Amino acid sequence: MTSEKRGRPRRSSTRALEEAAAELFLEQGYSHTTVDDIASRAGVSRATFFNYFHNKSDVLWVDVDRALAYLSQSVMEASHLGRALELLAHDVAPQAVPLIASQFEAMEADLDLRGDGGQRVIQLAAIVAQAGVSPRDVWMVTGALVSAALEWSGAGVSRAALGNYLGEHLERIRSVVDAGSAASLF
Amino acid sequence: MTSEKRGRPRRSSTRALEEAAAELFLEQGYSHTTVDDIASRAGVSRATFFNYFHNKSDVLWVDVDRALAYLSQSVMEASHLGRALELLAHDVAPQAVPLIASQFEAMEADLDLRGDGGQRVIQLAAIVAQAGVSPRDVWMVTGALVSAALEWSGAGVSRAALGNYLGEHLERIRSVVDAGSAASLF
DNA sequence: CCTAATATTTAGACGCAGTATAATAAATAG
DNA sequence: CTATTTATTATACTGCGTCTAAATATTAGG
Repeated sequence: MTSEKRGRPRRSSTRALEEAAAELFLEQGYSHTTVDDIASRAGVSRATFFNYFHNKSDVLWVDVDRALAYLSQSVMEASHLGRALELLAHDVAPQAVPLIASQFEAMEADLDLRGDGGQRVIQLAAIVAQAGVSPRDVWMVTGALVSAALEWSGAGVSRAALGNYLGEHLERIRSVVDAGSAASLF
Repeated sequence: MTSEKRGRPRRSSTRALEEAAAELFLEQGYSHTTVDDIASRAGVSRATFFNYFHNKSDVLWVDVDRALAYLSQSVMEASHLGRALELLAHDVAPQAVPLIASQFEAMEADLDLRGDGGQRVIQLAAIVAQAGVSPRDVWMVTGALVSAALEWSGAGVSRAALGNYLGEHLERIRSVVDAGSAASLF
């Protein structure tokens, strides 16, 4: 993934594959599109697709996964979830609302994608726990974050910055989390 | 599934398959156990396995899925989430802590099972929404319920009734949910 | 230029999950 | 004994994800 002017140059990119996949999903639906279809449309082989993504569905969650990776890293360094969220909202989020959020019913893939979304929620909960939020508060905080993200991504083009939604939803639970969690959050 | 003394009798049961699967998962790990293995150990064919379960992983979530189905049904009828939860704790929960909760790391399947767990969380959120909890509170309530369930299932043999954990965790967010949600919950 | 090192693509084969279909087996009803 | 009902099973198929080995395209350095 780190090409520093050495070796055979890449013939594609996650972006190109994302776009090819999105086209096909909208044309044919998620479940009727094979990895082969995506690779073909992007002009590479099936094997190459798996050089860029771990599996078929990951192509829909690029932005979410980038955000989660950023957050995880940021929490490790800053050891403060609240601060990490601010950085996330500032650095990563503005760019793109995940494909999965904007188009969705158009892809007729509710069932297939339910598991993938849930996987990310679990991952988020793990990060929250890692950040030092008290075990009893982990899922409440996670819930608040998911709420914020959904409201943000569902708000359409006139949406405010992610940071506003995060702040607002965390503020709502401020009074009910314990001291340790509050210290991690605010 | 409803045999009323007509037709060929069943050669197996979800229970038998559950137990066969659990043995194998503990012996070999989840990912190294095939559906064929499970069916063989239970004394039926692979095809029969799929008469009892939709997929391989469902075998680990029988109790959770039963609870979710019960809750969904109960919410449809009672139209009151708080009441439905009481009924759940009374009627369904005492029986069994899900296999997945008790054994877990022993099955070396964290990654494979993460998605399955998340899927159930999403399903729970859908039920909460269905019950009339305000959109902005859905994920906070869901978080509280997941918290309660995890604390309950993680408490070991000396655990109290599920109802206690549910009550306690819902009580914590009582003051921050809006009036509509409170009406559904308490 | 030539060779080595590096990085990426690709073909091909594989195991397994999950679906579908049709044949077979085991019970009951009349 | 026959018809009906329900479950099991064999079989074949699609497609995902993994793996390996070979081919390709670039840079670095003598």
